Amino acid sequence: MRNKICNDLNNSDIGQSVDLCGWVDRRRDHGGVIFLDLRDHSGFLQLTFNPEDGTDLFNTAEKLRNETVIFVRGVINKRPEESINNNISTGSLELNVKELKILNEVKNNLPFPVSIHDYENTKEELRIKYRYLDLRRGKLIQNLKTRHNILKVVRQYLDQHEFTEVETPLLTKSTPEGARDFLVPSRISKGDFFALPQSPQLFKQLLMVGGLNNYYQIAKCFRDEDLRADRQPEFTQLDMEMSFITEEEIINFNEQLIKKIWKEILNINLKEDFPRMTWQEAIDNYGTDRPDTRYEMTLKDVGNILGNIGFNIFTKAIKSGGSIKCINVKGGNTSISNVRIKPGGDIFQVAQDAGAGGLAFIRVKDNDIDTIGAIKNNLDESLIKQLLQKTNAEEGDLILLGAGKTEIVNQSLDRVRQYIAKELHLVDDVSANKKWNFLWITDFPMFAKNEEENRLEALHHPFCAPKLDLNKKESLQNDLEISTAKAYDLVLNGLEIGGGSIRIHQSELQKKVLKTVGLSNEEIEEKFGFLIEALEMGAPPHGGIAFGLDRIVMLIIGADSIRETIAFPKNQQAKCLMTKAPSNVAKSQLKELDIEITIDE
RNA sequence: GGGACCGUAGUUCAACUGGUUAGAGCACCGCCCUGUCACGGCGGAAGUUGCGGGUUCGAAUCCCGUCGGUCCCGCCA
Repeated sequence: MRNKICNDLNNSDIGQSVDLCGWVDRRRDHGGVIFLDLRDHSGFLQLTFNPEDGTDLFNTAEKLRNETVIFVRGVINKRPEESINNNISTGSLELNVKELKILNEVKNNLPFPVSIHDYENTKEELRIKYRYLDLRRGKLIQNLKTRHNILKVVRQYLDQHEFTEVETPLLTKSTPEGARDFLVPSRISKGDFFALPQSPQLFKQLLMVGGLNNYYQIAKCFRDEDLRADRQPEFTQLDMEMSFITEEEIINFNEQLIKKIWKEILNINLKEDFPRMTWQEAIDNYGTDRPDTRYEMTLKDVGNILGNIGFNIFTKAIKSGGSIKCINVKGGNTSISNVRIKPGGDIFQVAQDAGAGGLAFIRVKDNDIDTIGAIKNNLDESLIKQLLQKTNAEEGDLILLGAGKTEIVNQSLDRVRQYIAKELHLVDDVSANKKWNFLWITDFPMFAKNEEENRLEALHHPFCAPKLDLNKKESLQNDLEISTAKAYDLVLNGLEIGGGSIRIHQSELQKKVLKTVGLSNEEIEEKFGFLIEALEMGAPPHGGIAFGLDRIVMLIIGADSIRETIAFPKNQQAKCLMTKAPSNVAKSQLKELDIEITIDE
């Protein structure tokens, strides 16, 4: 249909007749001559229409509107020196159109302007509903191409290392534990349901049992949970599994992969080894298992300094087994007012929303401190000195303290820390010197207590191997419950972008772990019998990792939401605004499945 | 399930502590314009202020409800 695309044109085409196709981006009708920017997937070219080239041609050109789809044939001219447009790559050329065909008309008043020149902040609701128009604006196409390029690097790298890409089922078995499943009814087995996979976890393990050795998949995963800017109901994991492999080997291998991606896509050389931090260190120093290490303000435990000063809230916190911790806001004395940290203030509110009862503060001034009387009256010079030393606080700093149950103190100070970092612009995401703070978190606990249900839950998932000496069988059960796992997460700038573990490859241990999270023998048999059985038939030691591809793309392109990385995303209500899915189905369809809707209309 | 913010022309926004006929840019329609490139000039059409109710002499504005959207908490092994 065409023999050129806009961006391919250069001075060697001057005088040549070319055929082009595309959309009308903008038009400038001077009455006697019409200028029109043609846009195709590659770029722009100015078209000129002259009355001398024919009345029909000119009349048709006058009718063209933005986004009309056209074919043009004409001669490439060099533009007059004074009318060269340096903003586009073909700015020194133009096409003198001799033949024009309208390939498709366009209706009046599109939902929003498409031309990037008219770009305005368009409501995301409209952008998603008319995704094809938003795509045509180009930015999203660029994002999809970046995504494609990342996958290209991944596929090439993994292929070189003899990984095999394998597709695992999308219609699979519902699992207890973990996220809610999306269910798919079976017509042939009436009353039974498939579940869409939350991840290919068990299948990839079984591929290892099958001797595949190195597996990967660009895997669609489904979780029926509430959405966030970085969470969609269907998302993509870069999923990997390896046999006869250690934690150390997996971490090193994947660090190389990540470095390769950053090098190929962003031309950034990440030379240093990614830092590592145990889960406990992360919790102690940052209050979270995905610390943002781009700024300091770490949490300090000051329980032994302030626990006995007679301030009731502090005393109670320590006596009931809790903590007193704090962060030091450098220069906070001037940058943060008392209004913000006292009840009703925004920072106070952040702490309270995270469950904290309150937020105490100490301002450091002239080697003295400024705080509420109940604290100050009970602090002697030695304690103040210890406190300043512990927090590295100096004149002009602001120390914010939380006291109470350790988990609550950690969570609230973590949120306050992040909030203040944002408010004080401690990270600059638009800077050319953007920081890429990768961090491995290791030694996760195997289990965490579910307070509401008073039972243990797997912190990662119940297939992670514990760091235990399995020869000491007598204390296995007790040791197991307090054991750490051979599990690791990769964190980037405070976001979890991947995680994995060495898996359990012995059936007995797997059964013990499933029992520990509260499953009965019958449930284990029914839900995971196939896995246990496979582990009895010569399962090799194995482990792997999965990365959140959408998040990685989001971070690389500098977007605020993974929706910017997905061609047709769903909104926060997990609905597709374009197709209006999910939607009703015909009664006959339900009847065939023996399913009845009982909701009152 | 909960909290916060938002909803005005096709679109992006405006409209003061409630005040008289809800404005502007772009897009659209008509006329003019031969070197523009965010072309320009003149004119025009375009609104159930998401929807329903309430307060008031008077509501885009205040209150209640509802629908839709975004962000967050819970949730997401």
